[in-house]
Amino acid sequence: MTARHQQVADDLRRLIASGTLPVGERLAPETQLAAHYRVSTPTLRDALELLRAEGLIEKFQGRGNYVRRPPERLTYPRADGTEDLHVTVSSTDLAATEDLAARLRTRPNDAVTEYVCLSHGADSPQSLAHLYVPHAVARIQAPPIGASPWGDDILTAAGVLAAASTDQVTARFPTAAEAQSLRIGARTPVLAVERTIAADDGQIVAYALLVLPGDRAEVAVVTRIDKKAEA
Amino acid sequence: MTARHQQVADDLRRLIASGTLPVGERLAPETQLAAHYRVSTPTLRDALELLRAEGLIEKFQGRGNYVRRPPERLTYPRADGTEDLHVTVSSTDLAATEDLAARLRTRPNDAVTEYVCLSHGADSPQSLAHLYVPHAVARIQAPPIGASPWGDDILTAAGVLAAASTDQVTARFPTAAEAQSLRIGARTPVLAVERTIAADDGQIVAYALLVLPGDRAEVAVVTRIDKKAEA
DNA sequence: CAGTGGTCTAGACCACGCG
DNA sequence: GCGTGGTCTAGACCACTGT
Repeated sequence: MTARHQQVADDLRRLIASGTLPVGERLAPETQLAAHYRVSTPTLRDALELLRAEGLIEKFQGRGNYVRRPPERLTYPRADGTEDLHVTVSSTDLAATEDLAARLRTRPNDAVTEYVCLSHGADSPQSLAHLYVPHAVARIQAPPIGASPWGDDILTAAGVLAAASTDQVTARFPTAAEAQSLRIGARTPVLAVERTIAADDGQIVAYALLVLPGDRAEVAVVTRIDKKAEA
Repeated sequence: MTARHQQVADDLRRLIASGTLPVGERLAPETQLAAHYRVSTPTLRDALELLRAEGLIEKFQGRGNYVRRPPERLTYPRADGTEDLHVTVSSTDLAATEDLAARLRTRPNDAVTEYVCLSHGADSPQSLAHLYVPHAVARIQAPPIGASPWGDDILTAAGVLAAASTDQVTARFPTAAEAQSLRIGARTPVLAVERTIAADDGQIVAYALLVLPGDRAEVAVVTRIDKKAEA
């Protein structure tokens, strides 16, 4: 009663775990795999889709499926310096959409700078961050290089005083643009982190949308519990 | 160049947003929808899959697809009392597997109590939590009722002193068992939170695995930033 | 029972990557 | 050019739901 594509995925997973299919190895073409498992191509693709979401394989259009190296999981926040990430930052000025204005607590059409940070790990993109700062708060055009994947240092460079940030984390599918930037499939779940950054007085100074591929990133949160007796 | 199933999803999304398809309304059968949009049934299912991952529709085997009420997003942590959740807790004793023992920093086969907390919202399951407490730390058989969806109060009831917890949040697909418990599709992304709970002395006192449906839950994290100048 | 979604088949055509 | 994955078609069969 287990679904057909699950059985196929289980078998391939076993082959990868046992080392029969070593890291970096190219899998047989999908048509051959389908023939081998006696399933149709859509069914085989469903199986590969699962493995991809687990970060076990990687697909390349026109080249084939490859066994991924055990994913170097990126953790957010706290890169801790151990990370070897190459971060590309670009900035644009734009007028706030209704949606964006609501999040920044400004008015639509107010001028805002958008920073797009794309971080690359050893061989694949690791995170995509969109940071929005109203001109009324700060305005720097040339973003620093060698920066944090989350755009933190952009704020520091701009002299923005951040006192608290609120993160809302959800799981969803990437948009077409996100999938392309991160080089993931449209069906690989992503962690979406919506971060609102406030100043001391509660004023919202920036809004950020971070998208992390579910197969190679995780969010780490440490909470210290104060002794408090609650009923 | 937009994919066919994307176009269909866009149109349906528009119909829902505009109120043409009101909340609670049943959609036309998939075969009819497929005929209407001139697509095959698998393609139409891909479209519905997207809407389901967004929490816009709900599927029921043998009944049809229904427009969901604007999802009452569950936030973790901090239920804040506003939530009206019905929580079912069950407990079992078991011997730690190798994997579980590693997380609890105990040895395999050590006795552990497993608590399974399933919380229900207005009309659908909202969260699934597995909490593991070694017998060496505490042992209560009858869990309290009307409890927190995360099992927090089980720890309090057991007299466990928790000082800090570390959460690792990832996005992935549910296992078959998780999908069934939460009444979601196998292709609806979930937030998986792995929580390690430590005592004052750093000893690990419990391990929890929380699974939240991506279409109706989110993780909220508030960080206060201390003034610290880092290069 | 009839109607519905869940899953699968066995192809087809296109776009991309590489030689 | 050729081989690859990306997407889609037009069905089929089964399991589940409600009457």
